[in-house]
Amino acid sequence: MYRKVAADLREAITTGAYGEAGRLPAEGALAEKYGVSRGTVRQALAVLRSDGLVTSRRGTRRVVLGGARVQSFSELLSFTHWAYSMGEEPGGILDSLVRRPADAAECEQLRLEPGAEVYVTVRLRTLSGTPVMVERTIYPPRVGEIVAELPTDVVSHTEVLREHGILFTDADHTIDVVTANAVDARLLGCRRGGPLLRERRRTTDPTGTPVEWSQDRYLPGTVAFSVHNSLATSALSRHARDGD
Amino acid sequence: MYRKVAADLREAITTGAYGEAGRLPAEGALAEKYGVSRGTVRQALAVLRSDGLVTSRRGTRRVVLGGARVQSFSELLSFTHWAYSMGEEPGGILDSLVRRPADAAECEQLRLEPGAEVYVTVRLRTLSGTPVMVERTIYPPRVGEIVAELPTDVVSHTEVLREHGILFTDADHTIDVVTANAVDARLLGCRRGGPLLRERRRTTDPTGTPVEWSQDRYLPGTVAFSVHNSLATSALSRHARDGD
DNA sequence: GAGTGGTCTAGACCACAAC
DNA sequence: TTGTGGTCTAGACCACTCG
Repeated sequence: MYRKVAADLREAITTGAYGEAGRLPAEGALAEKYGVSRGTVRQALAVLRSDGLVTSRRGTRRVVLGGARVQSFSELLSFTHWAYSMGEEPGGILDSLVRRPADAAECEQLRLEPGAEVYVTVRLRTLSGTPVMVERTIYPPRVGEIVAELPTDVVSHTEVLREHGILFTDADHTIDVVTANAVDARLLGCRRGGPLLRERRRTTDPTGTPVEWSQDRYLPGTVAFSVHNSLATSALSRHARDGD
Repeated sequence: MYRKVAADLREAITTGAYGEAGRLPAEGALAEKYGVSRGTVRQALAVLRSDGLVTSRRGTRRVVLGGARVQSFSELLSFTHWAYSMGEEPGGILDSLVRRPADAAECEQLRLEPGAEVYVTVRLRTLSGTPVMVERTIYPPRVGEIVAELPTDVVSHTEVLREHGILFTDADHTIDVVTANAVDARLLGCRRGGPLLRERRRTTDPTGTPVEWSQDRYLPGTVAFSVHNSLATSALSRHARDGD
C-alpha cells in the first residue's frame, strides 16, 4: 500500500524521472494515479521526506533534493550487512569474551539491577581481510547467554540473535574521536594513542528493553557517518563532551 | 493542534509522569483527553517517536524509551545557538574571506554553473574564549555577498542571513576524522597532523537550493554527535571513505 | 476474545506561494 | 485567484499482543 507508492516514487526519483531539483506531481494527482486516497500518498511522501529525498512546503509542489543516500536499518546496525552491501567480505575475529558483574554505567545503559552480570565481547572486524574496526559489545544476560554459546567463527552475531527472537528496532548513536589503547593498537595495527572514530550505540527491542551496548572504534579513513535532517524532522544533535 | 499535544506529552514523559519504560495511554484515550481526533493524536505521537522518546508496536501500548535528548534544528545548524543553549559564550574570529571561482566539487555541491564564483570564509570558533573548532564555509554568490558585507565581529552569520530572508531548512551531514593542516594547527593551537573530528554539512533552503557548504573541524574531546534511529525512521547511514 | 496500534478512506477547511 | 501542501475529522477494518 503506502510502501508500494513510496518505493515507486523513490525509484522514479533516483532514476531521475523528475530531474534534480525537479518538482513532483501534486498529491491529488498521485492519489489518482495510484488509485489511493490522498492520506495514503501523504504517508508515502512522509517517508521520502524523512529520507531527505524531497522537500515539502505549503503552496508549492514538492522538490527533489540531491545527495540523498539512505541505508536500511539493519545495514546500519550490522557490520556484516553493511559489508555485503558494499561488495566486501566481512570478518570477525573474537579477541575475548568474558562474563562479569556490570558496573554502574552498564546497569544504567542496559537497565539492569545493580550486581547483575553482563557478557562482554571484543572483536576485530575486517573488510575483505583488512582490519577496520574494534567492536566492544556489552550484552545483558538474556542476550549474552546466546552469544557465549556461539562458535568463534560466526561472523554475524546480529543475524543469529534475530533467529533467536532477539529483535533490534531502536538505536541511539553517539559519534566522537578517541585515542587507541593497547588493545586497539594490537588488533588494528595502529599506533597506541593514535586517533580512532568511535561510534557508541545502545540498541533496544520493540518493548524498549536494551539488548546491547556497543562501542565500535574505526581506523581513520575507513568510514564516515551521514545524517539528513530538516526543520520538520530533526534526529541529530551535538553535545559537549565533558565526561564520558 | 497536534504540536500542542506533542509538547504536552513530551513534557509529561520527560518529567517522568509515565516512568522510564512505562506505558502511555491508548491513542483513543489520549484523543478523548485532548478533545481531538485519533489522527491528530497519532500525528503528535509520530513526532515523539521520531525523536526517540517512545516506541510503537501493533497490539501494545507505546513504551517510554530512555536516553532521548533532541535539539532544535537551529541549535544544530548554528554554533551560536548551540553555545547559548549550553550557557557558553560563542565567539567567531574571522581568519580569511575570499571570493574566487568555484571548483568542480563546489559547483556540484552548491549546484552552480561551471565558472561561477563562491565566497569562502575561514573562522575560528570559540566557547567562552576557548578555541574549539575551525569552520570553513563556502557560500554561493547570492549568500556570500551578504556575508562579505558583514563586520568581522558578527558572531552569528546564520542569524544575519535569516534576517535577510535566507532560510535554512534541510541539511546533510557527514562526520569523520581528519588530520589538522597548517591552518587548523595555527588557529586551534594543536599539533599539525593531529586528529580532528570533522563535520561536513550542505544546507538548502525550502526550495531545495543549496545555501552553504561547510566543513567544521573540532578539537577532540570538545563535541560528540548523537543520532536516534529506528526501523521506522532511519536517517543515519555509514559509508566507506575511499575518496573525499 | 478484548484491546491496541497500523492502515486506509472521503471529505473538509485553511495558510501559503505563485501567477 | 488558483492550486498547493498542512491539518483535522469520523469512521472503518485489520494484524497483532496479551491474558
